[in-house]
Amino acid sequence: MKHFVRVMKALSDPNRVKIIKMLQRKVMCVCEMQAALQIAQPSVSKHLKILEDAGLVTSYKDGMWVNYQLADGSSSPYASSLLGALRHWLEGDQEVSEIVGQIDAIRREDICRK
Amino acid sequence: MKHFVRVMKALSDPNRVKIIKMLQRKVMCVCEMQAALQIAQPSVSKHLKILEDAGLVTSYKDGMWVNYQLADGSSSPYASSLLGALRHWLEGDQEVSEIVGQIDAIRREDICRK
DNA sequence: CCAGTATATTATCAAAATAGAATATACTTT
DNA sequence: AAAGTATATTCTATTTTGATAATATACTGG
Repeated sequence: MKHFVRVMKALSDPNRVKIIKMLQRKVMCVCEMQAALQIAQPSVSKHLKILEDAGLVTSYKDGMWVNYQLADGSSSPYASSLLGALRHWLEGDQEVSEIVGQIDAIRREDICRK
Repeated sequence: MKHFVRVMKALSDPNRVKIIKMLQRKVMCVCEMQAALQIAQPSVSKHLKILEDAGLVTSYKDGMWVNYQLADGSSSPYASSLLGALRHWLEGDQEVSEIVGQIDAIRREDICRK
């Protein structure tokens, strides 16, 4: 039960849902997500921790950056099932489309390390 | 997005999840759920309102009582899909089993109107 | 109509969540 | 080694949530 609630809570915030929808498109580092979401960097990190604790995303370091990607679902049936559903859910959503539509134009080389 | 988040939030509380799992077994009135959950009556009503607003349950009056049941899902694809998944999810859960196991012994005639 | 009961609503409070500023950490590059 | 940068953590303020007590509402039965 505790685990189930943790997954549901993780998906109960608009910014975290947007992160999931962005990661469906491409692997992203923290600063790229920050640029897309337009919120403070610590807020992004915190949201990512919540998503990671719920088994929805995983991360790996790449030099200076930390890349985040969708989890494969092996750690949680709830996470797995919802990630699957979210592949089509919210595809037509206004807010999601706006954010996801601009991530192709966001490249870490332009945003960070200036 | 707003609607999706509303459904996730509704399922982010242990007591509300327990209500859903109980309603999978039988239609129940507020005082029966209160007896099972052991929380104050206004709390039960509030949880039910949240579940109803999310399209997860519906209610109808039966004399003095208000009966609650699972929604058919026609109002929300998210609610529908999650109600379907919750039919098998948490079936082996400790907390859920304890609560659901005792609802057969709870009858409104014994609890209310003494 | 009146008394009693099931449910909903309001008011209030404690606990949890979210956001940002400040700071710490880890890694890269010169 | 030093400087710079990406990310994480801590601290603090604000908002939201969940719980109860008190109250209101709606229905039932005499």
